[in-house]
Amino acid sequence: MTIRHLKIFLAVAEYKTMSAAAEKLYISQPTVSQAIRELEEHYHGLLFERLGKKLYLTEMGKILLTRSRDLVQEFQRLDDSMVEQGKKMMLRLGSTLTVGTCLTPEIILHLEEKFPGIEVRSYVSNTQEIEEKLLKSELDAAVVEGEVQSPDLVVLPIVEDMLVLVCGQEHAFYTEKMLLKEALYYQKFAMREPGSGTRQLFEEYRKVHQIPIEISWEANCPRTLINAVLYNKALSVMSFRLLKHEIRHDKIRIFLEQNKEWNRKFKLVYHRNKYLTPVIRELEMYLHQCKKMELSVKYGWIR
Amino acid sequence: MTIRHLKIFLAVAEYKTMSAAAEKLYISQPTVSQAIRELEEHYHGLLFERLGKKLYLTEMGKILLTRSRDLVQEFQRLDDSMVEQGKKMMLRLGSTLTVGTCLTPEIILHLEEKFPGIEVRSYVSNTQEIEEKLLKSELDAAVVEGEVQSPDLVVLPIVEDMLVLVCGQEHAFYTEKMLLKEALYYQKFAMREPGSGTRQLFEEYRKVHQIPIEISWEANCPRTLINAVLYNKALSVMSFRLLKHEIRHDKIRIFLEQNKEWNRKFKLVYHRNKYLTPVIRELEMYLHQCKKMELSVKYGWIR
DNA sequence: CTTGGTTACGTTACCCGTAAAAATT
DNA sequence: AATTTTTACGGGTAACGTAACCAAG
Repeated sequence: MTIRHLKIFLAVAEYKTMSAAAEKLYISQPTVSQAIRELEEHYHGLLFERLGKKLYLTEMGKILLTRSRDLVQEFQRLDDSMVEQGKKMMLRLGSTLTVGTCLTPEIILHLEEKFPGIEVRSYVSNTQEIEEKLLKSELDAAVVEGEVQSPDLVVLPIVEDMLVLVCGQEHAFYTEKMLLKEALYYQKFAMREPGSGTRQLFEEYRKVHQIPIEISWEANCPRTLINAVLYNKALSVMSFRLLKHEIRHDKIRIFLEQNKEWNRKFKLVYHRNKYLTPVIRELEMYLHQCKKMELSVKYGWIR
Repeated sequence: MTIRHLKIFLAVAEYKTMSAAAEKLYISQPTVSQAIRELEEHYHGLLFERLGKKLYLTEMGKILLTRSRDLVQEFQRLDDSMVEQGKKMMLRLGSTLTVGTCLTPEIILHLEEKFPGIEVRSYVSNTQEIEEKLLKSELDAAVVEGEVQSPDLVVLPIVEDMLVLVCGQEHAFYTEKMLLKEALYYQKFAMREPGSGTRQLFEEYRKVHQIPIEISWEANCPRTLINAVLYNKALSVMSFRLLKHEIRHDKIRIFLEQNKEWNRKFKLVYHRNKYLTPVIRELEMYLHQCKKMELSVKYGWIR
């Protein structure tokens, strides 16, 4: 027995004659007749009494009528809503903290504009957790700044990024145009926690150039670090992309590392077996378009 | 889209692989694969992500899972309960030969009138086979004239019946009003086969009263016996109920046994665990109504 | 004579299985 | 190499329409 039989039965019950039901259903009358007969044979009982040319529901028919109404309706609603659902695009997007702060918001805005009705879910965490979720297919794609380990993930280093040194108005560096590495010695820094991509890159730089500093702030929130710079005369090193959004009218000054040692890339990551939906392809296109980004504020250099 | 698709989908979601689902559903694996694909095409969206050989439910799949579970279950319950309902409108009725000949036809007519659309299946055989089929639940109920052995069967002796002696126009008894037992000595009888209830009762009577006779006809068909009486001057002993239908305008005469030694009862029989459907209850009611039956022809007595 | 249901029959489409290929572990 | 999904193809049957028939107003 199928939903089809019930639909036909309901139509017959509603329109009182098989001919009318057939017309409403856009099928032939004998087909309706046969469907009803199949139901009756399957249930071993008549659903309609045929007296003359009128049909009367039997007791069995009445029972079936009330119960199948809800069932068929519910089936139809499920079907409709799933078709609706299919039309909706969805993206479960992962990002690491820096990316999630400075890039993900505009990514989502762009996708929402490109695909009206899309549902984007954003998950921000460290690279390792992002990786795991990609492998478990709990995320469709992610944009990260750290290094990805799993060979089952496709990594596309698309977006250029760069760390900058940042200081506040009250800091001695504020008026400088050029700093030597030695100027950083024993300065107070506000830095991301160990394990973050930003911190790792900076630590590598310090190690290579043997630069002793003092980490007086540690936080995983960029805004916290910027506040430390603004109000506590700390220095910090972070992505210039973070500053575009965070500084607004705040009085800060930034310095670029002259040898591009602070350059890095944000990577688009997804499972190598991932079916690339239009949404994901659009995401990649958009990231290419974000590749370069000009610095809209004045800056100095570190040499 | 059909319930079938949802059932397959549910199995795959439950067993995590299409192969396992196919096995559980007793269908081939490609069939499962195809059904899932049809669903996905119909909804314009993936239900499972295929990463390697593992399947992961997509968001769409999760939605479909929760909603289709209830739906399919409800569908199944409706179907089952309707089939149940159908059984209640069906009666598999057994009867022994005498009953099947004279009583069952009117029983069926009555039930069909009372329950339009009912399906009555009639099975006529000897008491022993009827018993076996009742015990195997191949019959819902039966009406028999013989003795029932099994303690698992409920026996309700409802309908009064009586054997009568019957002779034809050319027989010497035809003009008699009263016969003595001795008159039966060495008469030619047409009788039912040994083992029939009628024959057993008559043999018991003969044994008690030491009546020697000659069995010159033996048949299991009442009409055959009556013909022997009509055309071959045989005597016979059978239920008076048989004669009501069989004699019509035939010239016969019947004699009742004065001491009611030929009285017996038809019994309604069913399994003691049988659920008494409306149909069976109506059957019992109807039999009560058949309890007594007046003899519409003239008759004599045996003393 | 019209309307509505059933029966009969042929066509189409779908369901499903087997076999083979592709992909992943 | 083994397991699982996908693809390809063919046979059987279920769905459906047409036509003819039947029954009731």
